[in-house]
Amino acid sequence: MQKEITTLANKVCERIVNDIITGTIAQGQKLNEPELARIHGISRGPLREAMSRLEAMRLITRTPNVGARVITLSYEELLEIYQIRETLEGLAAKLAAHAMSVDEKSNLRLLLNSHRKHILDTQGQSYFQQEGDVDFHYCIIQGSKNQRLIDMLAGDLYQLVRMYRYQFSVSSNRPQQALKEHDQICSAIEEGDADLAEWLMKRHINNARNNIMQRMQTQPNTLDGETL
Amino acid sequence: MQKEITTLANKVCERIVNDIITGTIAQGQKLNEPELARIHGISRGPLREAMSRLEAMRLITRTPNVGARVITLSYEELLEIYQIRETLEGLAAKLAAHAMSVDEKSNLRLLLNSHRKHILDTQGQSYFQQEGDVDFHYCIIQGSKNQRLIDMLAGDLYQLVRMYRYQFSVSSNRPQQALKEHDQICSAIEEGDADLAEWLMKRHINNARNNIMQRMQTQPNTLDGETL
DNA sequence: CTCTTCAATATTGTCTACAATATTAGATCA
DNA sequence: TGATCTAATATTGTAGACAATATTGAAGAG
Repeated sequence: MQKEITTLANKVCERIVNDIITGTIAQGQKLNEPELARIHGISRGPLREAMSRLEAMRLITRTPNVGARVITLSYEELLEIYQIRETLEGLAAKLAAHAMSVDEKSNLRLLLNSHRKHILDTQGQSYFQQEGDVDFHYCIIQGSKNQRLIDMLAGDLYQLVRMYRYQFSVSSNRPQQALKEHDQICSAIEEGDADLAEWLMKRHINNARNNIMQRMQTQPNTLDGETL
Repeated sequence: MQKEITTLANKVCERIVNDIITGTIAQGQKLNEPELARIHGISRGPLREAMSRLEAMRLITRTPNVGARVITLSYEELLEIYQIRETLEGLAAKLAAHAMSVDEKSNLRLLLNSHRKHILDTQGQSYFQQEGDVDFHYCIIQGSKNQRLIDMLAGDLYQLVRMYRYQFSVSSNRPQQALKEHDQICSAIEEGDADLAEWLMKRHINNARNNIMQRMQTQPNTLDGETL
């Protein structure tokens, strides 16, 4: 077992990413470099490198000589993200139908079965369903074997999706339906029906988007955030 | 006219990006921090920030305590990129059909007409056609009005596309055909036919990919690059 | 009382120096 | 001769100090 070799900037970056996603650092908040450096016990050099990555992930925005602020989530941007997810994950599903190995496909099925059991046991308890959803999609993304696609989806975009889930409480209120859709996608992938897998995945994410849009209209308060 | 406010890291980053794309800094080459800093007349601090961005753009890869190397382009990765471009630019075209203003649409048409003239004048001289191609696609991407999509395509992916074009000489040898396809896409956007625009754009990029694949098989030497 | 100006403060950008790690070259031994 | 270990060198990672810019707040003019 080799020791995880990494750098201070890396570790602190991960910690800050987590703080932003979970809301420990609030939306729109100004990031003070000396303060952050002190909190994490490092100097400003590595901290600034970490911030460069946060900027690349679009979790913060930087203005020269002014500073960095955490992004502010908006309804519009959430829709933008879902539009992109729809096409990219559709592609991922299509590729996965051909690229996934037999083992990977059976693992996907096992994952799905464990989700089903969880939902039955917990009567659709939302938190696990959410993480399970992430797992399922993550699995297919990996299965696409397109490294750049994997990086795009799993690297940056999913951090944003997680952030929205944490802070907008966009928990799925349709676990059974989502599970059924996952089931269909899984079957299409198992059968190697790439086009069907793509179509089902696109519809699945589109359904999720519609679900969110509907909830947003009935409970728009969850979208307020801090207006600076 | 306000003066462009920027930082050393920014400027140097742009210069290095250009050097990598044009091949001034070769593929797979090790980037020596003190040397690079000296060349650009800055210290290692800002340089490392610039390198963080290069890493985020995936133009270089970094290993902790070892250093950074310029990426090595490969046939497989080019295909990966074109797969992603196909879906994402298809989406961009679809969105643009609805989101572009009347002015933007007429600008797109003007751009196309100037390209046509250029091709006729120069008998399909390749360099301008390439840049023109970039302009056309760039215009539609902007027209999608999906900021995240714009950043993904125009920000990182197109740098890679440019890099391949510079270093693999994947100049289009079918300017007339490409122009015709652009024409069709433009018409669909003008008419607000989103689905057709998407379909045409996907086919257009797919054609380009097939063209590249074919050339690669007949002239595989252009793909050698340096093998370390 | 409000707006402007300007100095004091705070924050970001940059540089230099030092510490930790990796690479290289040479010496030793089989 | 070839391999392996070790010391010398080079390179990356980190820290702290300084410079440049922005922000803040108080003083003064209208």
